[in-house]
Amino acid sequence: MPELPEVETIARGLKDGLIGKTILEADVFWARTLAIPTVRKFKEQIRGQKITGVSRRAKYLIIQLKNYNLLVHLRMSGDLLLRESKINPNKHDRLVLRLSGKYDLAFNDTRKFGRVWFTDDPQSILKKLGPEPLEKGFTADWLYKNLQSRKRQLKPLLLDQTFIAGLGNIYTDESLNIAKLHPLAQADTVKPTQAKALHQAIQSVLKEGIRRNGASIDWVYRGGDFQNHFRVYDQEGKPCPACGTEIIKFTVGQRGTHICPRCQVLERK
DNA sequence: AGGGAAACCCGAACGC
DNA sequence: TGCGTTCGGGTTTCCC
Repeated sequence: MPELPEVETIARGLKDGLIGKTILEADVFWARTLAIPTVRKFKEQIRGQKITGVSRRAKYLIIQLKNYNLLVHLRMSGDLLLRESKINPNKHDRLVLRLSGKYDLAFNDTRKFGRVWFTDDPQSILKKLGPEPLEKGFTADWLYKNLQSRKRQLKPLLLDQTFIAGLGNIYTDESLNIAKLHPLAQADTVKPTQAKALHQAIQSVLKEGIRRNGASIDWVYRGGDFQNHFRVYDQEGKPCPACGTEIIKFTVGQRGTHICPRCQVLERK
């Protein structure tokens, strides 16, 4: 794993470093990072904008400007770095915002999967998202009712950000294992007690992920520790922590899927 | 509406 | 050693 460079990550105070600063200039090194019509217009419009707030919705980071919003999705390998101003970009820098003061905000993204939206109407992008799994609206009762109305396979549904916003592949596999549910179970066959277990599992897995600063898989997401505590994800052939049965891996909706075949049984109707 | 597949990416890991 | 292939993550788009 690479050593932590001279950066501030989100968790280490990006917010404090951004609010109140003015964007002097935007350097675009990979235009497809930006979900905007033209780079020229973007640079023109963002110049002189003051950063008024930093927040989050689902997997989007929201950098509020005076008249616009920047929505940042890091996807797989993206990173936001606040670092001392310098002339030359780092390897894999896709967008660098030159700020007032002595820092730049760099969007660095090895795999070019991440995206940045620049818009005066963030709701046009955010309104379709499902509830935050750690907030009030997401209850066991809500989950049961909404599973009841769907016929989809459980795992693809949980990964659907318009259903619940925030679960990715790792967290979904871990949650289903804790709740002892099969990823291919049809959503409307989940019973109230199972929905309650799933609700509990989702919240505990996400909280643990946050507590451990996320998972560092491959060489990305530096600093996380959750990868050392997976129950099933990437544990093919290893014993299930609950019953010792070997974890198996297969594909669901084009995604690598890991289960304990003993704890997570697909009930056929 | 649901499901499958392809596309977007590239560094690491693997096979030969 | 080198070279080719496969993999995987999140999301959108397209097609059945």
